[in-house]
Amino acid sequence: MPVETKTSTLTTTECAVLGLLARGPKSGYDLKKAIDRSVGYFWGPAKSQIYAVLPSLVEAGYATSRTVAQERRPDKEVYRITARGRAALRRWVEEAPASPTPDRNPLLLKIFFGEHASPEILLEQVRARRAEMEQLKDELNAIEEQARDGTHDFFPQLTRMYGRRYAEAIIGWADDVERKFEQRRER
Amino acid sequence: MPVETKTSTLTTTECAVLGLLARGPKSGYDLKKAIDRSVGYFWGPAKSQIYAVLPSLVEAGYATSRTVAQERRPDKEVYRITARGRAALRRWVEEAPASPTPDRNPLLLKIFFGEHASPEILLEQVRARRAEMEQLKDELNAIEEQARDGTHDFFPQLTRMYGRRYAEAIIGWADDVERKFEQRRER
DNA sequence: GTCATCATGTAATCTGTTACATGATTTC
DNA sequence: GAAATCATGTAACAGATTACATGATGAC
Repeated sequence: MPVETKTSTLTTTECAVLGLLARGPKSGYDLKKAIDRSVGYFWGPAKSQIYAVLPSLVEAGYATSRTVAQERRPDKEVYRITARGRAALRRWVEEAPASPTPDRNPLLLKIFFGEHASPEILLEQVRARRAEMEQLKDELNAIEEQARDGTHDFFPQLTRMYGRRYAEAIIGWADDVERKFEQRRER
Repeated sequence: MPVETKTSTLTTTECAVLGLLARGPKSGYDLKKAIDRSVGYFWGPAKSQIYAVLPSLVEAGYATSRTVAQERRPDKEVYRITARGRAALRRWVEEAPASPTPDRNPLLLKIFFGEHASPEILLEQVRARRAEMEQLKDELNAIEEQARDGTHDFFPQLTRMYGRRYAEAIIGWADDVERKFEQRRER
């Protein structure tokens, strides 16, 4: 009887986890931390989702788990990627095309329906987003400093470049909005 | 016994629908079309989700529905926003803050784990995204032309400005990536 | 002694998607 | 005669979130 293998449609969260496991074995807790410091900027699943996904990776044969007893902490499950897991990761990364840009932006929805709100409150929201983007730039620059070792940083660096471009676009737009509101007030 | 009113936490899809109903009564089908031509660029629910949300708006007292018999088509339900619906819409638009920027971008995840793929395939994906952004710019420019009437276009225009800034950021980044890969090939 | 952090996970729920189901009308 | 579009909705299910639950250790 043939072994039933999970059809190789991995969810994006599974791939994020698999990608991080490819750098070394980790527990759910480790993964959460690793995600928050890396791919969390563009893929940030909830902790519970990470824990939910791990057993299904094992079931699919993409990872193995091993219970590690700890002295002063609860036991932990440490997950390790398998050769089949690496193959699946590669398939996913190469598979075209990455679903088009996420079309979910509540702030734009609020702007679109801005006639129902007071201009001041809307501007506050735009300014808040602008401030977030300034902060993002600072964070990315800080990471850039740390990553000066260079090696193994080529691809992550490309994502930081994206972040900077993105942040600057929003900042530029926020300034546009500010100007447009001023022009409008003058009339 | 007090009337149980749905607690006023509207989902984003409900607000999108409410916002469009604020411009006039519509059926589910009308809404789908209206969304695709407007807010669909940053909030694009599935048709079934629109149909699912409408009865719950009625239940919450934010809209009323009326069955309209049609001669050569199935009867349709036409929804109309209520005063309470307008108030709820306003509350939502003004309520701070719009949840931070959507942190879900599968393309960046693929780039981040790019070492597991061939450079050519990755570049193809980046170029595909670039092409999408060029197309987005064209679409936005076309809409801009049509919207020359001016009136009632202030807020939608701000969202198109966002779209243009965004598209240009991605295009600039795609060119960065192209350059970085070339540099890397040379070494 | 209190609070943050380490460390693990489960339960309940929600939001939304894809696939299903139906049928008339207009255009080529 | 076929295909696209008008027009309505339902069913099944998946993916993810928030809240729940527990307990030790180290810092202040």
